[in-house]
Amino acid sequence: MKQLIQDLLRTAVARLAEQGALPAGTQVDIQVDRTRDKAHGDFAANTALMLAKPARRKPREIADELVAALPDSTAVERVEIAGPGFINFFLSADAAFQPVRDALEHGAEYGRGDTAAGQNLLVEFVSANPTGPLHVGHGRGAAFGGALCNLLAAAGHQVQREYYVNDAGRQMDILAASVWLRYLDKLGEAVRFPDNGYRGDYVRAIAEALVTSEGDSLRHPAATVGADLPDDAEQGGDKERHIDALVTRCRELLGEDAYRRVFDRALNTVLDDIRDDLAGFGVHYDSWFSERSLTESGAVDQGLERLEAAGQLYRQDGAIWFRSSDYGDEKDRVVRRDNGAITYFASDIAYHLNKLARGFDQIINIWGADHHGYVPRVKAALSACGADPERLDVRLVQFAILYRGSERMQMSTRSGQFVTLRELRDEVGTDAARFFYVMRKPEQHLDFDLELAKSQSADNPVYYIQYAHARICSVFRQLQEKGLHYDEEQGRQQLMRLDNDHEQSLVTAIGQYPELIANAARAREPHQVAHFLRDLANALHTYYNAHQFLVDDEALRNARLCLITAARQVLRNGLDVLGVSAPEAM
RNA sequence: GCCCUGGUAGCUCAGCUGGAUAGAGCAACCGCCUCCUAAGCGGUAGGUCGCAGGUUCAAAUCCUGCCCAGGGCACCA
Repeated sequence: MKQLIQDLLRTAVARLAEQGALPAGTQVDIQVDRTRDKAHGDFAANTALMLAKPARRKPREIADELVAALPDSTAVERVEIAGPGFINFFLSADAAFQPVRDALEHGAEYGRGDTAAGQNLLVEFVSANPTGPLHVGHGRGAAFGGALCNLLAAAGHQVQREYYVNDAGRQMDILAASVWLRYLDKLGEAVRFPDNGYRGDYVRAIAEALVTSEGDSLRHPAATVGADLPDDAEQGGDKERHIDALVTRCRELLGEDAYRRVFDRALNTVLDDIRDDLAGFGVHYDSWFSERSLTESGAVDQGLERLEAAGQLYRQDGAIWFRSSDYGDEKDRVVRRDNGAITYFASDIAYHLNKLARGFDQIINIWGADHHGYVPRVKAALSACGADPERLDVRLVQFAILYRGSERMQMSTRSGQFVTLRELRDEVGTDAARFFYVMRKPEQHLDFDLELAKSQSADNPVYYIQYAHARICSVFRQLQEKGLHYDEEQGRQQLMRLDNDHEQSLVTAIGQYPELIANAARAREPHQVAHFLRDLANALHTYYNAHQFLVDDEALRNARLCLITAARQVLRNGLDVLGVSAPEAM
């Protein structure tokens, strides 16, 4: 509809230009907006105001001429000029009800953007190190990423959801060592557990499984394990040096084969748990991309070779550096350490080159806000390799701070003191959790109050929206109980009977949904959907309280049932984008 | 010090590709169930849009500076 009005205006502007009322070659961006106030019609355009300057004429004069030059359209009932020169469009009744017919006709597809114009997108999100269960901090990334993917898909894009598995690197080694130490502990070896080890109960559980499958074949005396290690932090030493030495000791004693078994046992157990957890949270991936595969396939080396070929690598202090400062980064970055190990950054260069090579129009990364300093160097690497850094869009998500009432809850993966995503799901439920996570824009800190999220009260916006859906379903149950019939065809013919304010605003809200999806997807802001649904639910509840739907007048009844059916469809579609269920009864 | 993100009603937040009287929820106060689920609805009250300049017919929105708050500035991942 907005499109139609823009076309009308464009024609009018062209006609005026032809008549010489506007300077030749006048260019104007035709902006048409929905009005906030019904007194201003359904849509408003500021075109005359924008033209006033280049035409050097009064805006209201131009508005008069524009209106006169507008082509006739059955969709527009009348046009008014208001204020400083706004042109207000009032839709004809028939056109105004079009959204209801569209929603009924397209069902789950209502609001879907043009697939032909859609892009091929890769969205990578969560990608937490598989060193432990997901905690509530990851939950926000999962909820946001999941909703964004659904939103982009709803807008007509093709979306691939990917999880980057950090299955190589030092943190995983520390996990493997932690598991092995717990394993020794279970066999009765009095080993000292490092300050920097992973302490969660899940580590003990993996160790337990290791005892079952490996028996005592991986056992070494505690004295051998702990011999001549640098002091740990608790002993007045450096915890990083201590743990690195411990990892090395672990590899030496076990040998590569056995070490790999421990490592993979830890990795697979944790990763299976993460997969299961995310699936339970309604987040599903198309691909799980292994970091290790990048090293093994030689992709990391190839990436470095590309930088080398571009003349952007240099050696200094025994390390290899990438001249990222040439591409806007604050300083140059190490890609290979003096001990020969490649850095995480080097893997990431290879990973992003790989993503682009897969042919996506754009790749989207969802990262925690603490990684923002990382963005310039990755883009720098892409630029240096001749790729367009604009093809990478990094969305930063602030952390969620968990509260129980007014008490702030602390968490840290290493210490094992954290609220897991699974605990959150068990406590507040997936629906409330997902909604709470996405109702704030991602760059806002999120205060997540557990008490509020699980309260089944009016304070809880999730139930408010779900209740609107359930209420509509309930009306149809009542309809059956009363032995009445819903004739949708008749209802569609009688939509003009829906003439009160509550019905008008509900129709308007339904009509806004497709635009909302397009806008929210363009801005990559799922929270817009959450806010829209709140408003839509409000329009429905207000209507529900003001009017009886199951009236004796059959034509009116069917028209009203058509309207609430359309509303229900939009509620469902929107909730679906957010990953929240639409219950039929509450 | 440099970079990023916030600063809008008592609280939590929308609105920010400039547009017509700045919105919602919660909290407060006053009302509404012989009627399709009151997990609901209506009303009242509540704001120098952090501060100061600038651009514009028009600024919460764009630009500059400053003040607060959080985060980031590794041969860690």
